[in-house]
Order: sequence, then C-alpha cells, then structure tokens
Amino acid sequence: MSERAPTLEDVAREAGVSRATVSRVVNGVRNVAPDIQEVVRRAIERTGYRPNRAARFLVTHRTETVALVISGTGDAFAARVFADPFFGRVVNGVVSCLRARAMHPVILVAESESARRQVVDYLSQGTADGALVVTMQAADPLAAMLTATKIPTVVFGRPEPGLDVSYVDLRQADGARLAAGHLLARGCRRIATVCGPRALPAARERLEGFRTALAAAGVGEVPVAEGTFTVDSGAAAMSRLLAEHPDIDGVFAANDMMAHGACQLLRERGKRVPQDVAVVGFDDSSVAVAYRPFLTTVRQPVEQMAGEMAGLLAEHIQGTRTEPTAVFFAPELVVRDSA
Amino acid sequence: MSERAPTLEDVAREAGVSRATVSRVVNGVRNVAPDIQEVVRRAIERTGYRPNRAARFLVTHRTETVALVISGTGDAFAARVFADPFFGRVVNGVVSCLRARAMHPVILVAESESARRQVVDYLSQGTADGALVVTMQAADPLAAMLTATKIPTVVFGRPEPGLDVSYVDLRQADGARLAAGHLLARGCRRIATVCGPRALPAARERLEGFRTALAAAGVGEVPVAEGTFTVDSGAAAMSRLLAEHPDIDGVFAANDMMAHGACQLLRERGKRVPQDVAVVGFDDSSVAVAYRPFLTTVRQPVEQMAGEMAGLLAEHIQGTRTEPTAVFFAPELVVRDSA
DNA sequence: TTGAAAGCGCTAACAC
DNA sequence: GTGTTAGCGCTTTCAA
Repeated sequence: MSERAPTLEDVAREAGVSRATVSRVVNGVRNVAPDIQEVVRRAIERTGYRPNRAARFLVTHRTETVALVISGTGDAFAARVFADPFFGRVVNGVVSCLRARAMHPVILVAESESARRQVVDYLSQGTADGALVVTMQAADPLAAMLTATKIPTVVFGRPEPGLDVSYVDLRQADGARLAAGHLLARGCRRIATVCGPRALPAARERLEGFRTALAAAGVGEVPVAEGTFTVDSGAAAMSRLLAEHPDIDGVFAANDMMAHGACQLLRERGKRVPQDVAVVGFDDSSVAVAYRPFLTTVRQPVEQMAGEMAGLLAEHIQGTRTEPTAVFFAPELVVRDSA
Repeated sequence: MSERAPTLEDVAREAGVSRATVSRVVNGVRNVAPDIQEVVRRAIERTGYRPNRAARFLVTHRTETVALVISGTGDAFAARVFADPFFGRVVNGVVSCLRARAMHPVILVAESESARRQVVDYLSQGTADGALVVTMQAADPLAAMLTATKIPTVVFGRPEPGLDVSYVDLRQADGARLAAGHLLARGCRRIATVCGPRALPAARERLEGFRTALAAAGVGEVPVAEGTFTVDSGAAAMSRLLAEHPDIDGVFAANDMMAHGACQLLRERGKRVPQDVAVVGFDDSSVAVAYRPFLTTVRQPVEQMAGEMAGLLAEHIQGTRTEPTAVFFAPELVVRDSA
C-alpha cells in the first residue's frame, strides 16, 4: 500500500546498533545496557516500527491466535448457532480470557465433513496455535481429528469417551437435580420435562439427572418430549406433553428458550405459570429475564467456562500444562417467577 | 511438538524436482508438465505436506485473515453486544462470505481508547489484511484511525461524515416510513415511538424518518421515549410513554427486542396488542418470531449486509476496488401479529 | 553487552 | 517447462 513499513533493520540503522540489539529490547530481553535501550526505544518511536508477526512466527512458531471452532452438522446449522445467546456468551468468555494473554480467536465453522477437514488443514498450516471446539453434536469427530494431528485442543462439554483431550464441563446432573428439587419443594408431583436433542451428551445428562433425582424422591415415570433448544420447539414439546398429560403441574426445560416456549404455550392453553404449572429453565442466559415470566432457571456460568477453556488451551500451548485436564463447574439455582 | 513438519524442500526431494516446481503446483500455476504435476502431487500426499502460512505471508503480504472488530464503549459493553442476536447475524454473514474466499475472521473488541490502539497496532503488524468494523456508537474514532493507518476498512452502518471509507447501510428512513405507513393504514392516529440510543446514527435516522413520514400524513407531535435496544428498556420506555399518553394506539420500536418489551408492558397494563395498540418492530431478528405476539417488523437483511461488507473488504484487499463505496440495502415490511 | 550471520519456509524473478 | 537464487523480517546461536 504505502511505502514499505519500517523493519528492524531500519530501526537498527536509526539507532546505530545492530538488528539483534533492537530485537532484544523489543522482546524485553535483559542484557541490554539501559542507555542503549533508551536509544533504541526512541528510534522505534521515531520510525513507528511495528514488529511483523509473520516473520516472528516463522522462527518462534507461535501465532498468538487460536481457532474458535463451532462444530456441528446440518443445513442452516451455523445460522441457528449464531442466533443462540449461548454462542455470544462463549465468544465473550473466550475473548476476555485471551485478551489478557495478547491472543486472539479466529472463528471457524465446521458444519460438514469437508469443512472439518478444512479446519484441520487450516490449523496444520500453523495459522493458529490451538483450537477451542464448541460442538453442537454428539460424537463430533473434530476433536479427535485435531488431537490426532497433535494440535493443542480444548473442548467445551464432555468429549466422546476414550478421547484424551482437555475439556470444561458443567455438572449437568447436579443442575437437573437442583431443578427437580425445586419443583418437588414447590409441591409439584406430576412433573414432566422438555429435554434437548438426545444426540447431545449434555442434553442426555440433564435428562438422566432429572429422572434420577425424581425417582429418588419417589416420583417415577417422567413424561418426556424432545425439543431443539429453540423457543418454538419448546412450545411444540409442551403441547405434546399436555396432550398426553393434561394435569402436569411442573416442567423442567433443558434450556431457557424452550422454557419460554413452554410458558407461552401453557398460557395460551389457559394455564397459569407458575400457579398451575411451574416451569424451570436451564442456562440463565440473557433471555431468562428478557421476557415474562422471568425464569426460574439453573445457571450455567458459560462465560467463565469459556474463559477457563481458553485458559487451559493457553497453558497447553505454552507447555505449562501437558496432561489432558477436565474442569467441572457447579450449576446454581436461580429462583425467579416461573417456578 | 512432533518431528518437524514437512516443508517444500522435503517434498521437492521426495519428488526429485526443485522447490520452485513444487511451489508452482501447490499454487496452481500452469507451466508445469502434467506428469510432473502428478509426481509432485503424490509426493505431497506421501509427506503430508501443508504449506506454512506465515512463510508464505512473509513474501505475499497476504494473511487471508480479516479482523472483525466490535467497537463501542462502556462497562459490560462487550457482554451486551454478544448477547444481542444482531452480533450473531453479523458473524454469520461475514463467515459465509469469507469462507468462499478462503478467508477467516478474527474477533477483536475495541471498548476503550487503549483497546482501540491495540486493534490498530495488531493490524499494523500485518496480522490481518483488513478490518470490518461494527460499531455501537456515534462518531466511533476507530474507523478513522484505521484508514489513517492505510488499513483496508469497511464499516457496518454509515460512518461519521467526512470519513472516506467504504460501508454498507440500510435505508433507515425508508424502514421507518414503512412502519409509519403500516400503522397509519391500520387506522392508528395516536402514534408514539420507542427510539434507540440517539447517540447511534442509525437510531436517529429511524426516528427522523418516522417523524417525517408521520408529519407528511398530517400526524404531528410524535411522543418519543428512548431505549437501549434491550427488552427491558423497551418496556420501560413504553411505560413512560403510556404515563403521558394513555390513549396511544400505535407504537414503532427501533428494534425487535424493545418492541417485545413494549408489547409485554402493554399487555401487563391491560392493553391488547394489536387491537388496542399496534406495535411495529425493526430488524426481523430471530426473536421476532420467538415470542408472542409474533412481531410485525421492518426487516433488515443483516446477514446479507454483513456478507456484502466482507465482500467489499475482500475487493479492497485484492485491489479490485479502490474507491470507497457505499452499498445501501432496502428494508422490507414483514406483517405478523403485533400490528 | 553487543554484533555477525545463519536460517525459519516460502515465492518470484530470472536464467536456462 | 524447470531450476537457481535472492530475499521477505525476524530470532537466535555463536563470537567477540
């Protein structure tokens, strides 16, 4: 574009020292006389020198960039993910953590087999130091492909069994138990659940945890309807539930959007929430308090989890941590209006 | 990590040709005999060679990465942006367009003066070929800083006057006119509006456009309450409006979330939507049809706009386009239940 | 403490 | 058509 950007060479000439010396002060290595440091610093100032990352990377093999991969499958998959508040929270957590380390996330989408290969390809070109994988799918092959290629990887949510990779996860079952306990404590006895896509491990764990907790309290047979984590699907699931069990008095939905969908449908059918039917959501995302009724929900600290995920990756990259590590987070019940 | 990744040199040796020849087939340059091409291709296969991006960049000066900068100011600013469906739509549009060009977005957040400088710094290190700026603020200085540094830049939304930079924008006033026309056609005459932060040019344009359209139809004096684009703020604004003008029969909200907030408040106050008060939103984001009432709204083709923004940047980067260009999009009225 | 020099892996003239 | 060669801008031994 303009006339060539200043290089180390230019600064060196300007300061009357060697390239090596300039490099040393730029990288904060000691062994440089204070006065020379000062001279160099001024020369940098005058020339407006910025180190060239690519050149530096060529020798250090560190790009200070990590890939944030949204993995999953299907038509319009990406659009759905990006519309979900969950995605924004993850990005937020990742960015916050990375910034403190002067690293940056590049967004990659892996929605098909070929896209997955492209991601692996991209990463093996040394464009990023590692990968953060957020998957919307069971048995996502991406993490395995990545680790097989020896690319530092950390995943959000428990990976498929047998895969030796670091991850962060929520104690899903505990969250479900919290929801069950709250519903029970309210006096609900005819309790149903709107679960998430069973293909998703997290959704399965919430469902199982919920069933287990209820069974332990003597409530057997829990009617289940599956949704897709959207408001619509929550309403549809609620409708199915109501058709077969008109006397339901408590519902646990596997995320907040479905919980809202359930609330809406319930109200349309003339049921009051929470008086006639209590509804508990999951996530405590921004939508929990955006629409009425404000949701009683199980909080998942997504930003924190995403931050920890990024932190783990950073440690793997710099070699501070070598063994695959799992970090679990505790869910928390947030009581509001819906139950 | 492992033993050194294979380089061009390795492939060349394996294939029994020179580095240059391998480079040519890798980059799809002609002037290579078909049989040699085949030999090289097989050698690449055998060695598992992946070109090293940094090395390539060092000579081509193209990183095939662009920065997607979320710019704005304030505490918790980032969290708010990331929670907004708008952000996801932008990312989606950008990623789709970039992928086709084998480029990738790296997410940067510029929420303070120092963060802005870091962004400029980052880009002057040649880490990305250009910047996509999405700002949530009036007179954002970032775009100016970027263009001053000769970094190819395209912004989402009209930049401050006098700044010679490419941008994409919606014909905001047309959108407001659509909303006004619809409300008028329904027979509304006591019409108010919940506008967005006046600091935002887009919000101001919607407001002005709305006023103008109404004035042209002989409806003067439009009560205005300002919100912050959140559901809450929409409800609060509606409440203020109602306090002063209890007989309002039509409302235009500057985005869908505020429209939902207004609908909720209206219903809480015993008003039926749309029978007693008609509400028109703006954006046609995913929330428009997620909650009842489904919103009548002005569609803003965010994904398309974001895609065009990325496309413009790509052209600027590859030199196909040199003059700053503005591309405008036409809004569209989507009639549903709320008006 | 500083400088000289050897690459890092690749592309692009230029020569053959 | 293909190979040779000279860098791109930086870090990092190794000597001095």
